[in-house]
Amino acid sequence: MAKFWLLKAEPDTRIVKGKDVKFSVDDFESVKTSPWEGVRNYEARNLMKEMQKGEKALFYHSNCKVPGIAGFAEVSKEAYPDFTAWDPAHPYYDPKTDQDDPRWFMVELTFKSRAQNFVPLALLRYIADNSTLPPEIEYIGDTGAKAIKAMDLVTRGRLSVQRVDGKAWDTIVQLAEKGGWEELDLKPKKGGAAPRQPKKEKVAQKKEKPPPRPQRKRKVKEEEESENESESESWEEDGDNVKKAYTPQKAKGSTKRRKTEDNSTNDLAPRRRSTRAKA
DNA sequence: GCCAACGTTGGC
DNA sequence: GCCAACGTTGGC
Repeated sequence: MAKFWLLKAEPDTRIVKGKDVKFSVDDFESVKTSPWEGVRNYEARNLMKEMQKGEKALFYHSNCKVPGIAGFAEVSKEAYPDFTAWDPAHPYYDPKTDQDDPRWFMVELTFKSRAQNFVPLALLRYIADNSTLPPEIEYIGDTGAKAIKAMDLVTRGRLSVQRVDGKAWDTIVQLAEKGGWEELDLKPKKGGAAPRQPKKEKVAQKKEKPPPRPQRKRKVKEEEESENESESESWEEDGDNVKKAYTPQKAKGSTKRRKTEDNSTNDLAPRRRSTRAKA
């Protein structure tokens, strides 16, 4: 059955290797269709491989003054190798992948519409952090609020391609259509749950005195890196049963570290930040 | 531009 | 295999 997605892009100018990686909803609207190149994160890549033509996606503005959902899109082409990874001049060049064994993939998305009301991340956080809905947005209901609260966008900000469940999708669509929160103060309140800790002077529980360690020398180059080849198995072989590539292990639990496991999570590439696409 | 969150690296 | 140093994302 059809799934829903969220993809991030950066609406503000940012120069990477001499090129501007900006891609705003305005850019998206004007080009209409864009390949989503530059994703250099295994988990995000695996999600893109799951995307089917016609499935819907939220277009999110990231790393900018007012982050939030700016528009709606649709998958117009399913995953295929991201050739920009082989272009040394490209901002997201990855020297470790070759054309015989594509590591990175992209999809194409087609712009559908702008959000009539831009849905700021701060609103979603507000909904997630408060147990009761203000009258202005009561229309999303408790189940809507609960769906927002469970969104990866809220619980784990850093993934640039995310799945969105149907209820959350409906709720975002509702918010974008109806608005109503412009009078609300979305800033997190001091007293309540304090998400951002002011920074303690040091935790220093447990061990009494950790001895200093020798400086760690970072390897700049890998010799030939065998690296995690596991990554390829999800693609190449198995002409049979596609799937099984990535098993989303409930990214929840504690604040503890997330399982990295084969190719599900990390970013190995020089790339920074979100998903991007270019005009 | 700061810095929290969180993922990765690699010495021990 | 623990865990401190390091690197990166991305909200603020």
